Amino acid sequence: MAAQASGRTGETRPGGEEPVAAEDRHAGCDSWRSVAPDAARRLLIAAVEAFAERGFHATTTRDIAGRAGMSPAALYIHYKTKEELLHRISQVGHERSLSLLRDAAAGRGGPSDRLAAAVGAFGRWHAEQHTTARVVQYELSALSPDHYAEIVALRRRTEAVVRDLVEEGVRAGEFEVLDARATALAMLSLCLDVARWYRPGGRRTPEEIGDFYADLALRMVLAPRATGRH
Amino acid sequence: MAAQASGRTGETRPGGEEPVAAEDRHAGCDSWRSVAPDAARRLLIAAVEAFAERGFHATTTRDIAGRAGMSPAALYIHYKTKEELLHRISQVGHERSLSLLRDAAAGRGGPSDRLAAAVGAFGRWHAEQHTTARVVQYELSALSPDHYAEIVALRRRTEAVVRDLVEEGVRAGEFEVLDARATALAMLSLCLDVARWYRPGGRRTPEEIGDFYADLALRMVLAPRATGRH
DNA sequence: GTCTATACGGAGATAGAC
DNA sequence: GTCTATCTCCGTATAGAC
Repeated sequence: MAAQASGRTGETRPGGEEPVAAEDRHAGCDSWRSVAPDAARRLLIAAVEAFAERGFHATTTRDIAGRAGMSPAALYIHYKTKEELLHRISQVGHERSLSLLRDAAAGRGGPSDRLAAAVGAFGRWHAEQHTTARVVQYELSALSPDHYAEIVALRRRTEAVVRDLVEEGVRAGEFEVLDARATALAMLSLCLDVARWYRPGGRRTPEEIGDFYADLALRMVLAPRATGRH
Repeated sequence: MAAQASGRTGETRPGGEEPVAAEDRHAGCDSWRSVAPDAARRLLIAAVEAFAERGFHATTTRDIAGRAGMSPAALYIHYKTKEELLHRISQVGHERSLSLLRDAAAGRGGPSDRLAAAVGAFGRWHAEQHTTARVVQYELSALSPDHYAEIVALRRRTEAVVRDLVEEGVRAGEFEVLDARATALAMLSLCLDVARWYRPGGRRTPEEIGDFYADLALRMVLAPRATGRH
């Protein structure tokens, strides 16, 4: 299901001096298609990988440039600072995952169907794009105050999508929850955390993870069979 | 639900020369009672706060020493490196949360009761000790390979406790799950993630969060009322 | 055990040639 | 747009006095 076109174009650099391992090195490069010119995109992809592996503060600009096959100085032609790289990554990643979530939430069917679709898609994205997702979810605090505020706004919108779905299901009488906001947050927690533990080649595919989490989300909102607990 | 005794004892330290803000600055200092001498403990507590705020790599030894009211050099009397501080924090934190989880899981009652108690206690700890928990959960990658391996072993034991509980409930016919391991991991994800978003003074107390997550955990394992989804 | 002073290396960012 | 060379600052860790 994972549309994986492109692969690596332009990987015909003279010396084959890839210093970094990685089968999934270029998994999801499509996500960065919009970034131009090519050198800027290569730097961005290199930064995503480095930030995901070591974290923003432990990553050096030399490392990023090296992964992109450029000199340290080349980075500053395309980005004013290291933080600007993080900002771009965070921005694109948040927009992409929000858009995915919205599309699923706006699909066909009742609240259960759409909630399952939304959580499934969101969870799956965090597995498929675990490299990007790790940066997006766990390096926020390295953003400048302005950029941080901008990203937080996107996150609130993400939360609202799920919360609205849960509330809609409650109004429709399909769901029964103790606290819609907290339930929605819990569903997002589940999905986000995939970026922390997921490793390619693990025992489940991204699609299976999404499906499994969709099932868990429904269990969270459908009144349990057993009673006498409240 | 969520049997909770103790609360914080021993919050009566004499001198009050705290340079840093924070209402919750000393929330859970009890956890570090075992660390001696006093200067070493103050440094450790300062490190927990700094690492939680900025992350390990963004924290300077000068900052840690400053928060503890000491000169930069004083740190190296008590710890060989900055990483050793992280290791101690991670070790104590993992041991504490594992112990908590085990106690709850070994309590009275059937699988449902004990699962609810375990998830409740674990979730509550991540809220109450959110500062420590943030370091414990999100700074692992800064550990040395040896220390990392040691901590991973503790984490596996934590996962096993919850997984065993879920499997026990399935065998007893109380639970119905698609995948016990994945379900247990999801419960842990929920609890861990509390450390990421929790802020003191938010709309729910740590105890309420624990109770809410205990309820969600039960929903995850009790077969849903509605059918026709698989 | 704690301080002041400092060695040493490395990181972000720039200058100026090509 | 990219490179080589470099500036400048700052962070970890140590030396040696008290």
